Amino acid sequence: MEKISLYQILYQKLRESIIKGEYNEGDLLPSENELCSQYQVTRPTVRQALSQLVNEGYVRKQQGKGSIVQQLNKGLKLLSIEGTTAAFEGEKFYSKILVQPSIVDWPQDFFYAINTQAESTNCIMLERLRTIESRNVIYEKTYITNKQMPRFTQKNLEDKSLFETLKKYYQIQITGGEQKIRAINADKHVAKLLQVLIGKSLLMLQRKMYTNRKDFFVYSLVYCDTEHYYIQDLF
Amino acid sequence: MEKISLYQILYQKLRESIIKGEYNEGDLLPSENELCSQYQVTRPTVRQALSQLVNEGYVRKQQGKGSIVQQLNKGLKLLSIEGTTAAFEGEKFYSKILVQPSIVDWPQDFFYAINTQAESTNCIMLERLRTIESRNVIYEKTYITNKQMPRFTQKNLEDKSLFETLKKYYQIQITGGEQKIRAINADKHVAKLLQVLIGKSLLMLQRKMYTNRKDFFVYSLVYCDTEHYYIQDLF
DNA sequence: ATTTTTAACTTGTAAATACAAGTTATTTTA
DNA sequence: TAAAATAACTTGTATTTACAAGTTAAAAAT
Repeated sequence: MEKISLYQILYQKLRESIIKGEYNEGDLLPSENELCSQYQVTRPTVRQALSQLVNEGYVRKQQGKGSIVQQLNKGLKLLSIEGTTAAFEGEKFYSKILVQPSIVDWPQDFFYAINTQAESTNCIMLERLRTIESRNVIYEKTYITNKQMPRFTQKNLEDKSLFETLKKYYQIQITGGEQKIRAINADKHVAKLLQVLIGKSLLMLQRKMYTNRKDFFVYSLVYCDTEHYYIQDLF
Repeated sequence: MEKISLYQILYQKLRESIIKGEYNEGDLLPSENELCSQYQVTRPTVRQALSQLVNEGYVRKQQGKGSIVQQLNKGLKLLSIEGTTAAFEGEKFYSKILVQPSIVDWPQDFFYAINTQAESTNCIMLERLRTIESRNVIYEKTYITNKQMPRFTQKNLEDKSLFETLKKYYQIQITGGEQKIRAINADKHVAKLLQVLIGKSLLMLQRKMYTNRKDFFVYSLVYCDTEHYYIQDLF
């Protein structure tokens, strides 16, 4: 079992409390001193946990007053270290596998530069469609470095988090990442999948996720129809 | 003169070093112990400064190895606490005032809910166009709470940062914020300003910036042509 | 010359302590 | 009763100390 630090335990508990709705927007979390008592830790440890909640936009702090819970889940949280499955927390959504994971060559003119010697000469590719309330909202193509990934192509990812699967079966953890964000006009293919008119404006994210494995990345190309679900960013 | 803490001084110096190009991508910053010696501060103070650089994507850390400089300025940094002027750092850009700051009523159906009693019954509005290398890239409409803002409408903001002006003359500091991100098809008005075809896909950001003043916000509606300059996000 | 072991670095986690500065509640004064 | 002053809370900043865990360099062994 992977070792988890005290501040990470506290961070997760507080985050879950917020996500579950135990606080309303504007409410104060317990004070730093109260959290020290409740969890038998010291103030720097509490502050480390709170700092992460602040960085992720769950909370903001006001000197002399407290840690104020910010609004949640009014938009999709795609702009974070979490995968698209986590971005839908609190929403009724479905994830459909359009193309099962299969081994392919890296596409030509890939949206990130690939070091095929260090990474792999080919990759595992899969395509998914995310649906909220009968609306196809996100179309996502994922490319994974094909290194030490036995039997991955047999994994069933329907309605499951790719990141959690990588972690559970392969001990691969996402540690950070980068993305390029653009607006594009839907071509025939993407328009059909997202059930919008050709030329409709879509958000396109080109994501590169770093992992705890050396030279091992997860790349995603995400098309998002933002008509009914905008992307939310807190900072 | 406003008091600035030790970790903030260190953070700014390191950040400037990175932005100026004193490091290449992949380079290591001086170690935490080295920074302690150089700046005569203790390790928690150094770590606080580094933590902010990590949060903003300038640096990532690897246990046992060091603080690794990440790539910079390959995209516009609009997804952060900084204003759009800061997003252009390292680029040759111009900021043109299309509509001088003037006092107007809050628009109907404003993209954020306004509490006119707590905020103000009207606001200061201005419109700017940002240009990189002869390309109109960003069109921005800004709405500022009209409270204790004497002579703001006479300020010259051409090629200047709004946030820095607010800070210098009104002691107003941006402390955080939120934004909704959508892709929209350009209408006639915006298409003309950004010099693109009607229907072209644009990024639209609806931003609400929090400040150190109670019930005082800065709202922006940002249209961005991402054809040549994508938005970059590190996380 | 190569491999293994050890040393010396690095960041990560955590506690203890102290004071500054902001907000709110309570007490005192007019 | 209202205003001012004070107390008690809050977060912000900073130091000191210690050990865990990862990476790299140097030394020792083969």
